[in-house]
Amino acid sequence: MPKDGKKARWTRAQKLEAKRSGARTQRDETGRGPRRDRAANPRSDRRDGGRGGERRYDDRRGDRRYDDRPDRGQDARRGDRRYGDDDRRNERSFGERRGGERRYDNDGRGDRRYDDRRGERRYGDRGPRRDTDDNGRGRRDFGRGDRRDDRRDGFRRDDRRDDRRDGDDRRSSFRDDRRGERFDRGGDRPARRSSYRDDRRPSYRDDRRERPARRDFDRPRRDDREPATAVTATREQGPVEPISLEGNGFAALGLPEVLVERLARDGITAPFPIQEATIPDALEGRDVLGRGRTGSGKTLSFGLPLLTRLAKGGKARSGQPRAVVLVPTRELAMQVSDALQPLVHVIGLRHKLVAGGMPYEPQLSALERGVDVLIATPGRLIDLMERGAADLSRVEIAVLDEADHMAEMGFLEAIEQILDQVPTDGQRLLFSATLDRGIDTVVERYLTDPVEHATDDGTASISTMDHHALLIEPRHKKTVTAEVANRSGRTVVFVRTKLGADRVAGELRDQGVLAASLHGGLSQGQRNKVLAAFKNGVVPVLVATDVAARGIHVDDVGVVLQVDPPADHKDYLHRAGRTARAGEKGTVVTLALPHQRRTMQRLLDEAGVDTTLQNARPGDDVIRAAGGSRPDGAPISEQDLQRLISPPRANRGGRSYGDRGGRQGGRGRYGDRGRREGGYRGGRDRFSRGHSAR
DNA sequence: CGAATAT
Repeated sequence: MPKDGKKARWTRAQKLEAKRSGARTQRDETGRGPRRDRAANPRSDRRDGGRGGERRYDDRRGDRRYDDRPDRGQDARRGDRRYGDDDRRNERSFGERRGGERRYDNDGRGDRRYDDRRGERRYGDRGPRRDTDDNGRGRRDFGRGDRRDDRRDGFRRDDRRDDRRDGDDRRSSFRDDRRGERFDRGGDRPARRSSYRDDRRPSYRDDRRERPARRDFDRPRRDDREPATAVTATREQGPVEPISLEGNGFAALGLPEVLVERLARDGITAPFPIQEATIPDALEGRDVLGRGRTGSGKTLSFGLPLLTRLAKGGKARSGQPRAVVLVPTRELAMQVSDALQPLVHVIGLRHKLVAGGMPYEPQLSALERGVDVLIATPGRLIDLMERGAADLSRVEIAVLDEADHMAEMGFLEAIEQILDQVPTDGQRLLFSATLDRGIDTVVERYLTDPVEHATDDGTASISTMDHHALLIEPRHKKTVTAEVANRSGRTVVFVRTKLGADRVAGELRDQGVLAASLHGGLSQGQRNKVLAAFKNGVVPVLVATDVAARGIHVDDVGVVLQVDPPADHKDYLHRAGRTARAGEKGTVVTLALPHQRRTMQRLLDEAGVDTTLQNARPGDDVIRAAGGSRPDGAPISEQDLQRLISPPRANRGGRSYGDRGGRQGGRGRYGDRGRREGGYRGGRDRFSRGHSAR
C-alpha cells in the first residue's frame, strides 16, 4: 500500500506482532492500550460511582474484548481506573491541547507513529497521504490512459467533499487542496461569519464564485455530489421572500425562528410525529430515547434541539466540542452533517464531520479552531481523542444515532470508550427505528431519567410497502436477482458479505444490468463515487452490504431486494426502510433458499410483516409485479462501470478538471442499460430540496 | 457469523 511510507499504517510486521501478542502483551506495548484506561475525565468516574449497573458490566466486559488486554482488562475502567486516571491525566494535560509531542504514547508503536506524523502533518504535507488515503485501493481497477484522471478526480473529490461538508461548503478542487491549509482556514472564516446571513443573501458564496475560473466547472459537479449538494443548492437559490411562520408546526414546538425559517425555506413546515414527540423534551434538556420509523425524520429530531440548546450559550473551545453525534457509518455521518449544515450555519455554530477514510488535516484543524458539534464515526473519533486532538470533557450533548446498533457487540466498546469521556451531567439523545431492550446497558450506564418516545410501532413503517418473500431454487438465484433488479427506477440490493456484494454486482452487470457495489471494503473515494452515482441516477442498482442498511437516504428507491436474508428482524426493517421513505410507497423483495425457509418466515413474523413465503422462479408474476423483467442488455464490464461513475459528469455541461484530456465517460453508451423502460432519469432536481433529513 | 468503525 503506501509506497511512500508516509501514511501512518501498520507495517505487516507490526500487524503480525500485534496479532500475535494481542492477548498477552502489555497494553503499553501495543500502543493502543492507553486509551482504554485513559479515562482522563474525572467526571466519568462519577458516573461509575453513581450507577449501580457497573458490576454487571465488569462481568460482561470480561467476555468482550477486554480480555485482549488482561493486564488491566476489566479493572481498568473501574476502580483501577482511578489510578490510571491520575498519571494519565497529567500526561494528557501536558500534550493534549497544544498538539505538542505526545507524552504517554511514546511507548506504543501505533501512537508513536502518530506522534511523528503529527508533527509533520500539522504543518503541511498533505498530498501524499491523501493520495493513499482516499484512493489507494480503488485505483488498481482503473485502466491506463484515463486512469490517472480517474484517480485524481477521486481524491480530489474526496477532499472537496470533506472540506465542503464541514461547514463551509468550499468547493475546492484538488488544486485548492494543494494550496493547503491556507485555503482551508480561509474557507472557514466565512462559514463562521455567515451564520445569520447566508439565507438572506448568497453572501460569501459570491466571493467564492468570483474566484477565477473555478465556477463553471464547479457547477455541474455539485449536482452529483448528493446531500451537501442538496443543501447548498438550496441556499444558492437565494434571494428570498420572507417566510410566514404562521401555523408552522416547528415554531409551535418552541424552536428558534431562524431554524424554523430555514426549514420552511426547504418546505419543511410540518413536523413528523417523532419530531413532535421528542423535540420538546429534548429542548428541556432531558435525556431522550426516540423511536420513529425509518425515514421519519430522526435527524431533525435530535438535530434541532441540539442546535437550539447549544446556541443558547457557550462557545466552543479549541479541541473541545460541545456536542457529539455518533453514527455507525461514514455515509450516514456525511448525511447527518449535510442535513444539519444549513441549520448549524444559520444559528451561528460550527460543526465538523469526523470519520475515517478522509484526510486528517481538515478534521484536526477544525477541532483546533473549535467546533460546537462533532458528527463522528466512533473509530476516527477515538483516534482523534488519542491524538489529543479531541477532548470530550466539555461535551454538553451526546447523541447516538442508530443507537441500538451502536449498542451491539462490535460497536459497544468504542461507544463506551467515547461516552466515558463525556461529562455525566450532559444530555443524551438516543435514536433509532428499532430501539429495543438491547440498549438497556447503555441507557443504564449513561442516561439519567430518560423519556422514551416511540411514535410508530416498529411495524408501522412497513405498511406502506409491499413485501414479497420468494422461495427460490439455488440455481435460479442469479436470474431472479437480475429480473427483479432490471426495472426502471432505483433498486437497492442487499447481500450479506462484501465479497457477495462485488459478486452479485458483477453478475448483474454480466446480465446487462447496470449495478455497482457498495461496502466497507472499498476505499472511501470509491464509496463516495458509487453512492453519488446511485443517487444521481447514473447507476440505478446498488448492491450493498449492511453498510447501507441504516439511515442512508436516497430518494425514490422503488425496490429493496434482499438477495441474502437479513440477519435479524431489525435488519429487515432497516433494509426495507431504504424504500418507502417519508410516506412514499415501495416494494421489498426477499429471496430465500429452501434451507432458509423457516428462518425466513420467523424473520417476517418478528418484523411484523404479514407475508408468507411463496415459491417463485424466473419470469414469475411476482417479479413483474415488482416492476422487474428479464434483462436483455449486453454485459457491462467493470471498466465500463468505472468510467460511468468515475470522474466524468462531463456531459452535464462543462468539463471538470479530471476530464481534461481524459476520457469522456458519460452515460451515452451504457446509460440506458439495465432498465427496460429506458429513460430512467437521475432526477437530480429532487436532491436540491434538502429532504435528506426527513 | 459478518459487517461496521481505524491506521
